[in-house]
Amino acid sequence: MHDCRRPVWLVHPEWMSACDTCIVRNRAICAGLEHPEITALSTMGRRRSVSAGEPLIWEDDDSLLVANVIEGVLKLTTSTADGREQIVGVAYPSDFIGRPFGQTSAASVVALTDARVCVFARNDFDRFAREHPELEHKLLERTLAELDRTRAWMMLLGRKSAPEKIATFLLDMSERLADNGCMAHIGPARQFTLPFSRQQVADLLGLTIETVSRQFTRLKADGVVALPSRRDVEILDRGALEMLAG
Amino acid sequence: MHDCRRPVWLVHPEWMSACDTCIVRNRAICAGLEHPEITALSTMGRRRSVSAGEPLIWEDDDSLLVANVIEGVLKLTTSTADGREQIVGVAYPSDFIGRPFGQTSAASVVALTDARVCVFARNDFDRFAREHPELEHKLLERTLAELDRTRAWMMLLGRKSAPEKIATFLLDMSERLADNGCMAHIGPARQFTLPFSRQQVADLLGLTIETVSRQFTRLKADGVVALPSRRDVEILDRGALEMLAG
DNA sequence: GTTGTAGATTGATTTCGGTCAAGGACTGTC
DNA sequence: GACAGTCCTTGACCGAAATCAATCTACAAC
Repeated sequence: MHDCRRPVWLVHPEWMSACDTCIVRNRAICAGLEHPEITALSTMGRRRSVSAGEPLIWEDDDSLLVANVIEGVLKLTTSTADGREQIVGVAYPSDFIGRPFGQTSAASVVALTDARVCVFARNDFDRFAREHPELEHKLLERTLAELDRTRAWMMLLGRKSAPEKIATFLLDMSERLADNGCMAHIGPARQFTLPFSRQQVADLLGLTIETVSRQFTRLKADGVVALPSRRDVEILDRGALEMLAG
Repeated sequence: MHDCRRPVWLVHPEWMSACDTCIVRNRAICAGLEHPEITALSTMGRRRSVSAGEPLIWEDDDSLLVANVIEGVLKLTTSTADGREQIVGVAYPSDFIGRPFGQTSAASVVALTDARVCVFARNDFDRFAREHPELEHKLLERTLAELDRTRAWMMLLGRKSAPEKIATFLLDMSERLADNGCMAHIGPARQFTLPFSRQQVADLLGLTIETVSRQFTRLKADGVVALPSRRDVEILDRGALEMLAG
């Protein structure tokens, strides 16, 4: 079931049946595209499943495709020659993936969970976008928002300590993984399931897996969070987390 | 004298006299705007000088203005409550500053050198942009390119060691500060003047001023660079720098 | 049940870069 | 020239996080 809070702006026909009210409403609000145009774009797209751990795009690939996330979570990463990895972005449902108007993609894209995406040939998409200013406008707004998020993350990577990084990460996750019902806007989640392994959290925060583990253990010991299983988090003391986040 | 290699896509009338061939050529290539449209936009803009160290936008300001850099270099920074600072972007001539279509700007903007910018009221700019798809398209391309650069920098902040950070920084500077004649495309600069103090280099790389200083001293001792003055750098062994950059 | 395995935790140790502190080198003013 | 101020460098020391090295846990296959 997709998350209806997110604006649906590039829709695959199959979505139409999923939650009609949602789609129709969001199409009007967010995409600014009339129905025939949506259909035109949708027919160019190919729906694809990506299972957890499977790559969708390789770093330095000729950037031949772009995609829209329908379901699941994917990571964008860059790596050094000697194998160090940094997660530079995370794509959630309705997020856009890939690099239009460019030659190569700077990041690899790998699914963190089983995911479904709607894939477009980059050339087709570029052409379609240039002919539909409303679509480009939406893409611009989203790219600007992503740039803001990325810059906030630079502060975390460059200037925050390990405890601050972990606290910030958990608060961020609790906002982005809030699992609300269709159309409902309620606050950040108190408990959620991480789409990341410990190693991936480390790659996101610029830490090692051991440091991540130790910080989690510490938060648990201090009663700030509960960790019912490897991937599950329950926030017990949000105030404490906010203090720690710096 | 502005740097004519960069595409000039938002031009103030005064530029017209600076390097007519350049402007005309770049206008045609890059902006996709016809002359009357450029004039319309230009009349909305107000030219402003910002001296080194002077702020242009404050973090968390209501984002009331956007701007185009005419001359000089500016830094975009975010800060924590306790005063730690991270430079999250650097704006060079022809770069765009500010956050269209958003409520607040996430970063402060401060001039690193004496600078001249062309300032637009955000509302005016937003309206104008929405009416000129070609302008939005250019803005989208630039924002995507900036996002790529920012993500590459995340790898540096999260995963590189101090020597790697410094080497990467110097190579990056040598590319961006290449001072070529009008229209000429020659390679990266062998010597250049940094627009940053040591503290600012530290804020850019997520290091302390002492570590930056020590790494510079080391590169000098190893004969990789010469440092004729505080702000001047001459690259003696580019290969060594590239090895060190990781 | 046993075994195997990938992921996570924990502990011991090291190291890189931060912190603290002192001194040096430009720059400008008088 | 003396001085003041700012920025930079250098040294001594410390500490947070990385590294190295065992386990431990959850879970799947048999």
